[in-house]
Amino acid sequence: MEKNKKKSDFLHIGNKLLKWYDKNARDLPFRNTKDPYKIWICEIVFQQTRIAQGLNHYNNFIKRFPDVQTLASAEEDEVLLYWKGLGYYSRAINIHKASQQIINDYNGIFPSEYEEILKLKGVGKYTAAAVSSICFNGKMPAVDGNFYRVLSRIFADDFDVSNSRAFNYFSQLAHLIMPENVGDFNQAMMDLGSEICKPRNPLCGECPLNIDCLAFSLNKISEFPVKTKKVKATDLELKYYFVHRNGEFLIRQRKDDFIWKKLFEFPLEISDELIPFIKSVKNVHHKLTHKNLSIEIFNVEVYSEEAWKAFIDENDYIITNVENSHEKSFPKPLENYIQKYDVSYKFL
DNA sequence: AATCCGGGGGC
DNA sequence: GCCCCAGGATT
Repeated sequence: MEKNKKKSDFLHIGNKLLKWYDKNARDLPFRNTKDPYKIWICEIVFQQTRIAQGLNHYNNFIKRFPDVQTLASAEEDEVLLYWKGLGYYSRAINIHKASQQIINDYNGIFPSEYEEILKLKGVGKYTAAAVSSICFNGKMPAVDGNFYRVLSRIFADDFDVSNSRAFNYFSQLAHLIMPENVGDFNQAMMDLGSEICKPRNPLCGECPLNIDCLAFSLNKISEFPVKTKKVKATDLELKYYFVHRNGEFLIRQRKDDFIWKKLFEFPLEISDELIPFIKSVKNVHHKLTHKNLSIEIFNVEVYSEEAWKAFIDENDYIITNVENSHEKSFPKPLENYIQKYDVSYKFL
């Protein structure tokens, strides 16, 4: 960025954006509150997640955990259950830990200073800026993917957004156009980025900033933002054993060091004694952003009480059934499998 | 500074 | 198929 850029030359862009936002703000459930708890939850839910995708999760989460005290006193497994299907499950684990931080370190009162909000588990510079600006009149730009896209286009700036310095770089650009009302400014940038200045096929004709947008005037919108590093998916093969008897089946909880942190899953192996009880195999292919999953699910219907109990005793598995399984958070492919596989029906 | 972590939707 | 999304933690 040229160091001769002066705020006085660009501030009108931010003010224009605020005017647009006054009339065009999206009507979202977290827009009519300044409760830092709700804003915080919404910021975590919508990290790397589209509004349409996470809206039900957000509403259900707030309904069950309406305040920080309720969340802090809940079991971690139930928090994970409300995160089921959202992905990035460390968010759920961290959100729960952070709620207890607020109880223990801040006397149950949500911290109002940016530096304090930043200390909460799972809260980074973006989220701290968003919460402090929306709820406490903080003055930090909430630089996210929308900021990268909108600012790189306005300034026709080819700074690589996959560069680890992009956050600081675009924060400086943001300061050039940022007006006094930072809370509304941050939300306006999100709405503009989502509704107008979209990644593909942006609606430049309707954009309140098109006159000020250098990329638009150069007819080079599609060249911004610049992103060099692409994420490529790696293959992952899993074998699960759906071990069941009399309508019950076996599960266990995953660790927190890989995908599907602390979610529940079927056994990954069985003892030799259970091999004769394998009835069928189902192949599941599941695409994630970072993984190409191919899963074999072995349907193991155990008739022997002895073999069943011996296997459980050896491995410390949890016994559940189709109805109770709804109380546990499963990875999406296993969730789908359980819903299709009506154990209770098969054993009537 | 680089890598990892989900799932869904647009095109 | 490829890309992106109200990012953050870990190494």
